[in-house]
Amino acid sequence: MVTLREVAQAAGVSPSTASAALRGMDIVKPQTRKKVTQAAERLHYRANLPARALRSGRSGIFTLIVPDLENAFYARLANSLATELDNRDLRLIIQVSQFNKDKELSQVSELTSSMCDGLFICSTHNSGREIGRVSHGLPVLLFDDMSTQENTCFDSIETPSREGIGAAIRHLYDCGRRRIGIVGGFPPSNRTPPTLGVTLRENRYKQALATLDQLGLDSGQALVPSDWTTREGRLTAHHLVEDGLGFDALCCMNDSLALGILRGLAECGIQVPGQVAVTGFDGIAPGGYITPTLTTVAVDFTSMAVMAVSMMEDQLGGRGRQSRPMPRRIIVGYRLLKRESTVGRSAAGPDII
Amino acid sequence: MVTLREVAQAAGVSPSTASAALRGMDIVKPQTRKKVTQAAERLHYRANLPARALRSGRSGIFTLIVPDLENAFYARLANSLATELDNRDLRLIIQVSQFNKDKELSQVSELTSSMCDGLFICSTHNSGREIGRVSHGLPVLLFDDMSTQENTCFDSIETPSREGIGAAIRHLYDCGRRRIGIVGGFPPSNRTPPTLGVTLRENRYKQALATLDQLGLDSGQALVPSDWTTREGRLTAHHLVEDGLGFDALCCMNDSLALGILRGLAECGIQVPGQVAVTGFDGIAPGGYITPTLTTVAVDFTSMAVMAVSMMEDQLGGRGRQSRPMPRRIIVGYRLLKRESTVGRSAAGPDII
DNA sequence: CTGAAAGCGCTTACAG
DNA sequence: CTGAAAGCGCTTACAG
Repeated sequence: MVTLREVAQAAGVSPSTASAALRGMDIVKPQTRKKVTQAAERLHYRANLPARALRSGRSGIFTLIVPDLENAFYARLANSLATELDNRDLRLIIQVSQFNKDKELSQVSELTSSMCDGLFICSTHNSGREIGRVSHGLPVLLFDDMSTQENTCFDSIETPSREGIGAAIRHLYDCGRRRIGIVGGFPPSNRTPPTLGVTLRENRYKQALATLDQLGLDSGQALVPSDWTTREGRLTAHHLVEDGLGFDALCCMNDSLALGILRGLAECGIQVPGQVAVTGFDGIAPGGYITPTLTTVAVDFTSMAVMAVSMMEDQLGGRGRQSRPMPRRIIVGYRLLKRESTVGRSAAGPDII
Repeated sequence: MVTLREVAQAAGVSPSTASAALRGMDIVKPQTRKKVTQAAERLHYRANLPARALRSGRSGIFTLIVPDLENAFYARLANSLATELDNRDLRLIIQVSQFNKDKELSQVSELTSSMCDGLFICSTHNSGREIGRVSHGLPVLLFDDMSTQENTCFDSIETPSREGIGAAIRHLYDCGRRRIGIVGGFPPSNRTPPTLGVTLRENRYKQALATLDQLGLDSGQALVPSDWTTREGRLTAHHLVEDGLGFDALCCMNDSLALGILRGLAECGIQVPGQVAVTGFDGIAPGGYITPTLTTVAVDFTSMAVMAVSMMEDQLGGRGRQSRPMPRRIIVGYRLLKRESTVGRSAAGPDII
């Protein structure tokens, strides 16, 4: 293994200078830097990261905690985040919390700040406050913070729940639908314990009801309880059909759920969008190739990742300066993808992932 | 931050002893160990990982390189691997190579052995040999090694291409199909550069042809070139239909491709399995909830991850002992999931992820 | 079984 | 702008 000392020797400078040169500090004379970088290249020098991390307190490694990588939403987010960090020469450790509240907390509390410079987390059951209790001052960025919005204590990036759900429902209205069910609203079904905490579910649901009200539609009978999973969505569809399916549209609170609804409706022989139109939320890949393709609120994952990394770097830069700046909440953009599950085959153009 | 020195002081022992006690070395007297662990707990001690890694040469962090986490196959594998490592208190950095040969190599060569104890890689374009040239002695485990099988130079874990494809085709035969197309066989289509290297595609294709021959079916006209992606699968289906669809079954070389085939056939109004039966390979989640559900060779991802970690630990343990043990190749198990795309609604029971 | 000493490879003040 | 010295927090021989 080649060490910095050897590079310095080969370049005829001290280790301190070599170190500064390789890190691109601008106090180093251009000519000196060149000597050093050439020596480093010639010797195939690679910095020893643990040594650097020990001395500097920065490892260049971040952690993302997600409940399940097999879930396309989290996989897409992880993909974008890993790629964005990679662009900046940073690395991402991914941990899977399996929708388990205690596991989330223990994973957070076992992150030593020395190995990991910051935490990105999609918490399913813990508020920012609860996470803050075990994060020991580590920089944290939340995706869809489960706190009530008034007292969030970390920076967060949120999916456009309000705008997106509103757009989906107005689209259903424009398609002529008047009996719109809100699938996966709050409170949850009592079939299984919900995989997600209250806040996000409540947020989207409230907005859905408000939009129905604005449009002069009945919101009193709109709630269709369901957990936000494909498995539950399928069961929910069966229950709906058994109960007579009093809806001509189903606005699902996320895509996983919507995919299960579509499957369940197909099993029951219900035509989509003929008898019922269906919308989702997230914009995960399968919605683009199942039949019928799924109309959905597609979240801008790329800018989600870009903003996340940039907010994290702000936290790192400003650490210890003042007391603590106000936590920021940023809402990402979206596009309403109008596909077959609302407008049918003829109107929806070819559209695939 | 609490250091080992403080724990040692609180427990009334030396740092060396405290270190040994906390790492569970059995040379430490039980009574001493107890004093130390209690002190560590009381002070909320967390070992500084970079310091440990610097001294010991082990970080407890591994890296997985996959081409795309949004692809359900790689997401599923990453999920299993991260979870299995987590069980052993190890961590996983995930890097995304975007199906790019050069990016794969540069990511490998930039792994400093000091920060990462070993590499798991799903290489799409590089053989084990090519990876070996830039891995600088780092332990490596390949998933579906792209080398020709004779001269692999790392341990590898392989999907059950031969057995699985054989089972899928025999199943199609049992369903009465006699004109079976092999979709995604080698050589590739010339529409786009293939996302995957030759070896895996060739492996599965050869086995498909061999099975057709065994069954006395025509293998000469069986090849349907297509890249192994959903997008390409859809286009391939359109081409097939335009050309008159001379098949009553399509055996797809992986699920992503099969999902695209199903979508394309649906767009063309072709009944599955009525006019054509379709099979996939991998067992990713969407195949369980699309309509029709996809008959597929479901790989045992969990044991894939368990074996991967255990083989990696063998490499770590045996490093530097003898010259180099023979690289091992292990083939994981599978189950043939018989679903609607071959047996239709009536025969396939309810089956969802 | 335990402790004192050395040192892993860097970066960080600080002196010049 | 550069270099000599110190030290980040551990673990590893080694002596007892």
